[in-house]
Amino acid sequence: MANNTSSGNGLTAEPKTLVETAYRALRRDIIEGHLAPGEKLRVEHLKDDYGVGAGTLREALSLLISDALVVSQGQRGFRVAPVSLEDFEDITKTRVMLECDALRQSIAMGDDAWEGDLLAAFHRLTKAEEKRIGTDDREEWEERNRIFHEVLISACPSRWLKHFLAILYQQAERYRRLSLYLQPIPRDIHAEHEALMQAAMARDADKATAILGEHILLTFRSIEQIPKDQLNEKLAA
Amino acid sequence: MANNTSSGNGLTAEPKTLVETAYRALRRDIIEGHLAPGEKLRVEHLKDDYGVGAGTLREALSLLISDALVVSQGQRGFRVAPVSLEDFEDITKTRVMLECDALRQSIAMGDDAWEGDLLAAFHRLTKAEEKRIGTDDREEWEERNRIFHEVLISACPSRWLKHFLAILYQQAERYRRLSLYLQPIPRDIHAEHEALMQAAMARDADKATAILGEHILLTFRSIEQIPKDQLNEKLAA
DNA sequence: TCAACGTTTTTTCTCGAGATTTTTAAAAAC
DNA sequence: GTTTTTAAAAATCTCGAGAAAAAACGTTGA
Repeated sequence: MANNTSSGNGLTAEPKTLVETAYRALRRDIIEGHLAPGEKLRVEHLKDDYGVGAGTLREALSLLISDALVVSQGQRGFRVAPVSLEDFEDITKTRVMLECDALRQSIAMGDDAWEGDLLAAFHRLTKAEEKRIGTDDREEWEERNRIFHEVLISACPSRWLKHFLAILYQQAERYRRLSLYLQPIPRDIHAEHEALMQAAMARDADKATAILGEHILLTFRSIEQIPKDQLNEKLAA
Repeated sequence: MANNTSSGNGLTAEPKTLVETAYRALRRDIIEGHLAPGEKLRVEHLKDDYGVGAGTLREALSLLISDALVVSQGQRGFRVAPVSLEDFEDITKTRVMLECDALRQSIAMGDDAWEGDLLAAFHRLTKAEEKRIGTDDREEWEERNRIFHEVLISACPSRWLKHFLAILYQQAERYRRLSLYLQPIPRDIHAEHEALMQAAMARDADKATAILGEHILLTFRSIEQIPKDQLNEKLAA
């Protein structure tokens, strides 16, 4: 919302500056866990990895603070934002509340174009799901899943709600990477999405929000049941 | 939440770096309107005003993007975030929803220490209100009002809710500066705060949230009724 | 009068080097 | 053996100057 830097709209334009490029590369590496939670981000070291100057890298890191993916402290540099089960629970609950509210408004205000977008986003997501079977091409699925959720609430008029939800979605993505590999709770995500889409198209706000809330909560329940030691291992990876 | 840079806790520590100093000075100037909404923030010009290097100022501006007080665009520099009545309405409605929810949780979970903090915060606010009569020392009152609202929801366990509310409060402050000078709707803010505090102490969540919601909404109604031309003049000041 | 074009000016973006501070490690003292 | 002191190493923070892009301006041509 505040800048074109942060992910918000579905159409991500080309990066025009080195700051922007470094910002995206860093964001990706943090979300994917290549840069571990809590890890120190030494500018002098990282500037070589990302092929930019020190000042440029510092600026990219400052931008990542907006997304709460990086934390900084006085005279002690930057760190990857830490993760914890408590944090993910907070993210999940907050997201359920905000996203259900946004969906309710979106269903109330969405027009024909919105229905069309929703149908299209669901279709693209379905295709990606079919392709994904057997492969580990999470990239495309993850992108289309994001857009599906984005389109669902796109008719909600509150820019602030959507801004906060974009941040929470991104945060949740860090944790979600785990549950897809270690999936203790069997679930048919495609069926969940389909039911959600149909309830939204039918303008059944109560049903749609119920499904959405459960949908988001299930991912947390999934991670919650992973044994503590195994989880910490993964989180620190 | 993401860094000690953004205003979140009541205790604001001393700035340890020039970036931090510039960040605070800029934030203050934007909220107080010395830097007008939509105004272009030319680094080469501003670095002299704030007595820092170009890179340092750029970093401070990047930090302000977290607060949505500054927006940036590709190869076209920084701008003060624009303001509008629609934006303030969005801020208000979102804030009512989040802050009432947080208050409900806070009332449910607050212990004796919380009650004590609340009483103390209310007392300090009252003192500042008495002092403020006749003078235009908004600074102290504004600070204590912020802390009062912060303490109200401090027992809410959700860090994310509190993080978002801190941002929204700061955003609202930009607009609130207007309503206290041009106050078309007569209101006894002290009485509102007192009723709110008592309902919270009495653990009457329904009553407290009703008062809080009305309290926040009234500021918007107040600004809403200012004639359009007069408002735009003020907003652009 | 207006639009298109090329030049000048301004501004943004980027890097490398130097000053402070923190961290690390070893030596000294209790 | 533990703590304190001291010195070296590393990292952060900061600035000024140079390359690239955007904006401003005047000129030319219909």
